[in-house]
Amino acid sequence: MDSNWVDTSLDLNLNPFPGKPKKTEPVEDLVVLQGKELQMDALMEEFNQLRAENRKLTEMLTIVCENYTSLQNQFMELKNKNSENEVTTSRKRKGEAAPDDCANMIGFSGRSESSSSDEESIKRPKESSKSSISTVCVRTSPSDTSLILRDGYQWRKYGQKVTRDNPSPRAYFKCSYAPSCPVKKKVQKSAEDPSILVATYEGEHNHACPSQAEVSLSSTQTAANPCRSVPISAPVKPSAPSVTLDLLQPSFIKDVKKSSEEMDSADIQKLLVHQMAASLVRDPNFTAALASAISGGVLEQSRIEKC
DNA sequence: CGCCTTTGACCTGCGC
DNA sequence: GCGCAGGTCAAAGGCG
Repeated sequence: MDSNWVDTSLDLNLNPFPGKPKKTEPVEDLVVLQGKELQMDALMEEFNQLRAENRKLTEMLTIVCENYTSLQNQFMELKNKNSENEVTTSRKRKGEAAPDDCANMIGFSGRSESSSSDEESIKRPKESSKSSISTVCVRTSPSDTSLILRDGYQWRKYGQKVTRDNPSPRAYFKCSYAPSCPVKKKVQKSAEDPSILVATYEGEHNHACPSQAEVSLSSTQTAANPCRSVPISAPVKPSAPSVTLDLLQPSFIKDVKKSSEEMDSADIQKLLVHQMAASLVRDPNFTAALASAISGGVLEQSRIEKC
């Protein structure tokens, strides 16, 4: 990612009036000249302040980048460990009760056929032979009965069923963004904690992920907080050059999972802000947009003062 | 009009 | 073969 960084530091040492030659002022205009010198001093002071601000921002960006890199490294280590464990656990599954329950956690098990708390995927050989099955647990309001989980894709509900081991119904969704997309999703509330939605994804999307904005506009689903749900790792990234909060990042999911286990709500909020900032900073489009916005503002201000 | 949700009926796999 | 339970289909109706 390092190669994609846009240098966001602005050269605020620039001369705001570059092509303007200094005229020799007549002696009778001395008062006017002094006034202009005062104006120049004020401008220089303002530029110095902006430069200091810019330096602070650059330092903050550096810290954010370092944090992101370390988080990513931690995730990769964890992922490697998990993949080793899954090889051993998936062999001894048949006939066992589901060992894991998502009731007390938020997280996911990606690309694994040993999905936790999903016994039907174990029962049926047809399903277990599918390319990828992953499970996501999302904390929602217990009063929310919509069973709708916003994860950046468009889904069409094609069925709902009450299962034996869970009083809350299970909803069946198909990806409706692309007609040929084979991905299916099952969403059901946890039997032990109704505030947790358990979503099981089957298959992989064969299309780009529609942007969150598109989804929130086009979907007729309930208007919910876009951060309410935590999606699984998406196989296909959006290709449009828009600035998006990349909440699909593995490190984000990992931290949200961790946060629900050991942090209070204030810490979770801090973490969310941190992760969002890191996602924005990682996006070259955002940094470029930020740089142009700041420089545009400076030029605009100097133009106003010129007039 | 198109897309969505709802919901009862039907299909399919598994255990006995 | 039968019953059960999960999964899917498709008609009906709602909504923008």
